[in-house]
Amino acid sequence: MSKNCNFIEKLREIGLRPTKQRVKMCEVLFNREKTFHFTINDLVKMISDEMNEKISLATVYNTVHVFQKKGYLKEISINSDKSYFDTNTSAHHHFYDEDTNELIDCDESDIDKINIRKNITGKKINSVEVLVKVASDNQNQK
Amino acid sequence: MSKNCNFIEKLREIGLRPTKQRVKMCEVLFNREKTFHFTINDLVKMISDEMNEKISLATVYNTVHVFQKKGYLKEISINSDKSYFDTNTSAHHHFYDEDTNELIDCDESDIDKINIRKNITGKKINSVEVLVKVASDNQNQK
DNA sequence: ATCTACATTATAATAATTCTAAACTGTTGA
DNA sequence: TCAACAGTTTAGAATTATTATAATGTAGAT
Repeated sequence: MSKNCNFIEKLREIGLRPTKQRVKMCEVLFNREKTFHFTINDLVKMISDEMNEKISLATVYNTVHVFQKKGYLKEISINSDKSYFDTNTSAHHHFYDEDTNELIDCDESDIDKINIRKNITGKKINSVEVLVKVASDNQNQK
Repeated sequence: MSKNCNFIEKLREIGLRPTKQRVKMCEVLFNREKTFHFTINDLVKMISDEMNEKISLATVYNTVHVFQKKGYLKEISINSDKSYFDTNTSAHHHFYDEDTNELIDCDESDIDKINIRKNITGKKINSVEVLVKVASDNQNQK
């Protein structure tokens, strides 16, 4: 899903009814310069802040999962009580700041291409994710 | 924590009171040939199956977290509603079978050492985890 | 044996997510 | 244009994982 509107057409193209709610969520998620990470909670807040509008929590969950299934959002694996999503669906890795719970993108040059030698019969690799967990240097509070 | 008993002494050595419950959990977790992965739920089941005993859920949570803090268990980052733990605390990576929700160890030779070039000021790297998600090859049901 | 700090427990509370069933709305085709 | 239907949204209930609470129990020191 790319910059600039007519999300109505785009939604139709990928076989989704362009409802008010979906169009609004497209605007919040995809109508920006930079990709970003969010939790469902973040997203609900963004919708109510930026659009001054309330979309039912269930709808936000549904729509995020639909967008994910269609490949316009990626879920990020970090162990946590909540799920993190990324509007950047290209293959890339992350730093996770354990002090602030902040997710930071790696770009390609940060980590070499991962070469997987193992291979499981009958299974294909869907994704390879590297998560680098960092925390404050001085305190040994971990 | 290693094979073979006297977990009472071992617990004492690391500054934990060797309570009935902790000793039992040590036996279930560490008294085996192979390391393994589990969720809290799995562990509760193992305790009741293998030891014919019930340990309060709260205690299982507490004790797992204590063992984790002391470095005898490692939490694994996979996105999920629940937390996964590993009795293998050495640095290693995982395959995750999305069909069966099964976690499979990689050994050292499966994935080259990850070289991180990015570095965040004031933060030190606590861990580097690679998660390779796989799923059934034939069906395109993802 | 007694004391005390740490542990355990059952249960309640919280938080994230999913389910449900009723109301609503794009879209299709008469 | 409009009825009809399938797909959507919604509020709220239900579920699931996890953490907090407060009372009771217990290991280890004196």
